[in-house]
Amino acid sequence: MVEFRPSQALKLLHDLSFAMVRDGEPDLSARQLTILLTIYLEPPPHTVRGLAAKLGVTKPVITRALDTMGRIGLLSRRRDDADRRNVVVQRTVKGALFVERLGDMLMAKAKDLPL
Amino acid sequence: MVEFRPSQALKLLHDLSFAMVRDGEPDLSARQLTILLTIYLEPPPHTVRGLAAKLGVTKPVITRALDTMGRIGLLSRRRDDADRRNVVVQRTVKGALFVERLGDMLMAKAKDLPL
DNA sequence: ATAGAACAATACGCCTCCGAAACGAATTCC
DNA sequence: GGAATTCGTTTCGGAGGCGTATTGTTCTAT
Repeated sequence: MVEFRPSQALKLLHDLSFAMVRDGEPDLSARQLTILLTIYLEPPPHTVRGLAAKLGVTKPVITRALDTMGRIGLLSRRRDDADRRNVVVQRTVKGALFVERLGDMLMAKAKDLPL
Repeated sequence: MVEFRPSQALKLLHDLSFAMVRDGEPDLSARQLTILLTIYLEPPPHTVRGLAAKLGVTKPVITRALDTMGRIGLLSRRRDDADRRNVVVQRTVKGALFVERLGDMLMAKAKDLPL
């Protein structure tokens, strides 16, 4: 349970996104970030179709986001051997580090918030 | 002062971005979101040059972001009468509501976090 | 075996975005 | 008043994203 005022919450969000921009982190869109966090926070397996259904977007949106984030190493893809129509999204070390850094930055910013 | 564990912070971030995607909010990039929050959280005036310097990006990045977010009504621009080379970014009702909704969503998600 | 369904990827035309460079307008400096 | 500076925008070629529709592959049902 976390106590928050809206202005504090917004400042936290601003500080985080600001730090991401200043530090030259990849300029992810809300969709891309959501996909990334879903993959790293929710239990696998994650498929293109499953992600599309969960986020309420079309499958090409997922495919393209996986293309882009895969290109910069934040995740990878593997064909599902049980059903070779499926593609399973896999976590990578780089992606895990990126998400972890995000969490640490959030923590650090939250600690600086005035009560 | 806010108590946080990294996993909680990440879940909060995920829940927020997830809600934005599901609700069909504009798919803002980290840069765009940072610009928007800077305009609405920090005291005016905000100029193209000032925002570019603060975020560490080039001026065309700011111009384009203002183009896009202005097109959907989240902000507007006005020529500075004192020095007509400058452009002053202005808040809009729609933008203020959008940012306010963001804060409310963050609050609501934070309340649901397990201790 | 073959028709149908399900899956991810691709093609299409259009729009946004990128960094670097050039631009026009406004101001400041001598 | 003329040159230099400052400001925001625009241009350029190239890259990525969009939604819709289609493709190729794989599985399922008959």
